Amino acid sequence: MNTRSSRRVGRPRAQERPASGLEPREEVLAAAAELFTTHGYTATTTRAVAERAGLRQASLYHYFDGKEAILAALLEGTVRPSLEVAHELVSRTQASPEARLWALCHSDVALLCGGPHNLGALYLLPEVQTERFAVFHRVRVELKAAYGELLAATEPGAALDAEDLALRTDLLFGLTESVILIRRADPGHDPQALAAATADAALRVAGVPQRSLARLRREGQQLLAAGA
Amino acid sequence: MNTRSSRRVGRPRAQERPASGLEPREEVLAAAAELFTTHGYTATTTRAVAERAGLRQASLYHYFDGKEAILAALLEGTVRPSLEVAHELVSRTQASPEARLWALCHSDVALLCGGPHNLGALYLLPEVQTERFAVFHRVRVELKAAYGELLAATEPGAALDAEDLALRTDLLFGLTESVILIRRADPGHDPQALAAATADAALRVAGVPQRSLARLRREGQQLLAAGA
DNA sequence: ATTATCTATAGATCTATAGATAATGC
DNA sequence: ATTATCTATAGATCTATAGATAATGC
Repeated sequence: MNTRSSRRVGRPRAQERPASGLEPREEVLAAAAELFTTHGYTATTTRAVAERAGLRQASLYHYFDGKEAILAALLEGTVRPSLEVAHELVSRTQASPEARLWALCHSDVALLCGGPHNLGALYLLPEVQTERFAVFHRVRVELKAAYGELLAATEPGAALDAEDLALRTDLLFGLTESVILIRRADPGHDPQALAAATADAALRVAGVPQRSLARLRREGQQLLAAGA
Repeated sequence: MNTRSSRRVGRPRAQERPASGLEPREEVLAAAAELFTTHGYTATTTRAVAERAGLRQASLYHYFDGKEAILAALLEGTVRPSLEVAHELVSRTQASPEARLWALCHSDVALLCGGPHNLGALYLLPEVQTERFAVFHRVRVELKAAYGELLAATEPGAALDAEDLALRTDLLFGLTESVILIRRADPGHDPQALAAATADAALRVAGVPQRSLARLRREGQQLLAAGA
């Protein structure tokens, strides 16, 4: 019992460990999340990450192969949950595609704006464009494909040709991701309110008529409540 | 006559000057634009910028006070033209606010996607968050305010309370800026087509009914054609 | 004399590695 | 013996400055 206090293997730390209660690896990720999202990847030194996590720069290498591995771990962790929700919603074909699209958008925005740091801002980092993070990009493309699939199944979406559909999907996905910029410019937003407003806007972009919005929003909320 | 060839003051360059025909200062900005937008600010070295501009690293300091000054010059140059168009459109009160909003969005997207580099991607750089670039941020806030003003004057916008209006403005502005992400992920888009599609989507987000869209788009296009 | 450039470099980092150390586990 | 940490540092940059240089201008 008492896994917390003092029964720790290894040389003691030079500084006391932070009071967050996180495991060291998680503590490093949290520190990196904050610094990478606010100052950027290259501009954040491994020393700064280590300091904030309560250990020495060299000790990071006990938990990660290098600086890139820290960023890779953060990226993976952010986009995976979104994709799982997306797959879930795509498969629930008994509900209307419009309501599922509302729910998907709401869920993504809530994930992007819910956490303590603006983790979505990691997507914006130019360094992430590199081949090194191809896995992350593939997952992201899959997520966008889910938006496209739901949109194509909506009534207005079914009327579009392939090109217009792709363009509309880009705009829909872009709208969702723009909450990253909104949150960055103004961190005060209530995540739930922003998520609902963005999901409404997404249906408008999709071409859903005004008069159906309130009903679809209710359906979408039920889907989210029902989803595991 | 013949301002081009050989009549140049100063020590000759080690490398030949690039064939772009740009003045050295502009050449440096173009090089920095490309590198900052693709690799990021901190990850781009002054040496890389200089090399691409055809001169030595130290020679940059003849044209700019430092690396930050290069980024500042790029930022100013990007957002100014947008703001001028915005002021123009806000003042043209004989046209409908809906059509003016369409035109503003179209113009911004065209500016963001028209140039040779994805200059909007500079807005995404975390380093730009710094106080150092406060001037840029103020201009950007003004631009967003123009969106808000036009939205408030639309028929659906007039029905919103202040809070909803602010939220809707954020989403509208976010939608417009999301073309930066769209262009980055897929540089192939035709700027004009993307601009029109985004402006349409903006009116949808604003709450304009489907049946008015085609007419407003025509009005908006006329505004753009008429604008100096 | 003025200008645009160059070469050289000081000083400040920054990442990753080598190897020591101080705990606990057995 | 194993583990988590530490200290120290090699090697590689990177920015900005000092000061020289090779043109043109007058």
